[in-house]
Amino acid sequence: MEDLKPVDPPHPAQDVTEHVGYRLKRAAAALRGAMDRALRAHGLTVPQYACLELLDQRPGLSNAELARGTFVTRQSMNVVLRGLQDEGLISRPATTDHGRALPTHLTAEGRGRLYAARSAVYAIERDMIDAIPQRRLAALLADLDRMAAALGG
Amino acid sequence: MEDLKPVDPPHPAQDVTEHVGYRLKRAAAALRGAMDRALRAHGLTVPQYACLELLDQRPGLSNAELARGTFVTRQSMNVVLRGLQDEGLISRPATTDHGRALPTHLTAEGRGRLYAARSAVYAIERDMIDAIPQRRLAALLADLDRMAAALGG
DNA sequence: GTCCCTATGTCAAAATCCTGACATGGAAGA
DNA sequence: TCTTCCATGTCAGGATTTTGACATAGGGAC
Repeated sequence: MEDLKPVDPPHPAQDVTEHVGYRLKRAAAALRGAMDRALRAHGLTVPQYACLELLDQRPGLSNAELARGTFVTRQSMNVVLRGLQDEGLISRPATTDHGRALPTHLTAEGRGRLYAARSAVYAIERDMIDAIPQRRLAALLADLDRMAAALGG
Repeated sequence: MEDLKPVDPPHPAQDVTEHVGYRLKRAAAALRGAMDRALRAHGLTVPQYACLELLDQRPGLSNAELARGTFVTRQSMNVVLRGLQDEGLISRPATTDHGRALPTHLTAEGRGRLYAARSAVYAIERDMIDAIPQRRLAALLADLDRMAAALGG
């Protein structure tokens, strides 16, 4: 009874846990957990850190742009920005002379918090990279991009 | 001021969006979004689908086992199971003669819903796999596992 | 100029998920 | 046997995220 499958799996696999999607989810979950633990010591959540990192390298991004860059909705990013603003880590003008997008910038304190937390996050990335054959890293990054693009990411 | 970096990135990259973690997150977010859209037509959420898929191949799993298998907490899986039970897609005994773990099983209706939704999800997996060179699939899966293991996943 | 379309910011409500906590059942060791 | 420890199911509370909706600002077609 169990070997009767209404549809064939995309590639030979007896178990869901063998599927690409499952592996991808497991790796992402492990990364999220590791970052959660590491960032807690710095008083930051993962979305907050992602937001600060993005703002450090692309100052002046708007709420909607940050949301797209961190793969959350505008509404979610809005509450993240409020939290960061309440802590004095970012600054955002109340109005603008052109358009509706409000450019966001890191404060000196925000930059300091980011740099302190960054070393912990980079250590995690180092662990991930060291876990795989170094010659396959470029191909892995390219494949992840291709899969995301194929799914409309 | 901006080119002073307190710590060196784990691998040469000028932008956060080049990092492994960012790519992994993007791919996972794209997968999650595609599955959300596909499963909505079948009246299922991603955690619900993952739960049904796991139960189809490993009948009798407990709440805690399902939680570990889908990378959520026991509490979250508990509400997922209640929802599935309210819809009549799974069955769970109220008591057990040995231990506290309550073995969960799919109902006939649950199996039907799963099989209907499965084809949509498998089409997404097919798109992902077709997006990358076929000869690299095995290495990709292995690398994802190694990274997850290195992070304690 | 006017209409239409898109993008942005924001509000409100609900759903989802997690942290913290507690009681119970079983296994292992003193 | 008794004690200790771990795993499980569950409750309560809060935090996070999403869905749906609305008003506003700008660009382009006509």
